[in-house]
Amino acid sequence: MYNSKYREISDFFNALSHPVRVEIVAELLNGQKCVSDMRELIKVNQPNVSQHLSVLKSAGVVDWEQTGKRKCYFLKNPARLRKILNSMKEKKNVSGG
Amino acid sequence: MYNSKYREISDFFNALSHPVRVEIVAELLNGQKCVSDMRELIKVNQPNVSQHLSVLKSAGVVDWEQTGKRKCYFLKNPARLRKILNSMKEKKNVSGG
DNA sequence: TAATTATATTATAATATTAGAATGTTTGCA
DNA sequence: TGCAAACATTCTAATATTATAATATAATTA
Repeated sequence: MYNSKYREISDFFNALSHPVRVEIVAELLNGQKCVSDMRELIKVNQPNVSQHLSVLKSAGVVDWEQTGKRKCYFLKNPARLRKILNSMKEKKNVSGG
Repeated sequence: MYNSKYREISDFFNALSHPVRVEIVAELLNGQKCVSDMRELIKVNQPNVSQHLSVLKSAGVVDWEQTGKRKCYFLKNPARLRKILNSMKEKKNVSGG
């Protein structure tokens, strides 16, 4: 329906359009974390964490690996995300238009 | 309800979470445009263009000035937006996680 | 193999977003 | 003043997102 170039870009932004998902990404910038780690760090219940992780996974922002009973999530491209988030806080006005 | 730091960031990403709004921003990177310019460049009807511009305005991404009968919209911080968009297309995989 | 731990999925209700139609407002000009 | 152009707002129906509760699955351990 829409130009796929802009659709791809908006899909990525959409993945980060919820505060919980931004917080998840911020935590993952410090290293990989499993779901129960997230559940403690962020004040959100377990199914909701899974839902948000699923959105991030679909958008290609994160991936995971199994470690025993746990699933460890990590950023697929931490360098670029760090860059994008840094370029947003360069000034006080985060809106960045 | 959520940490305001992450809320601010997600609000910005949310502003760019629709393909039409990304396209609007892409066009505005080439200079300011009025609503009827947009309406021609993008295949979207007038009220819908106004709605999307309103979302971008609320998020602080764009502002406008009156020029006769027209309203000319422009990016409030084109440099930063250019930077963010550039850092997204550095690799083929736009997801950038 | 049964129980437990860790995580995912499904269902549901509430809310938000979106496109498009209809209507309203503002500006400039005849 | 009356009209047309440019843009915004409101309304509505369709769809999407979200949080929570309930349930299911997968891996480990007793």
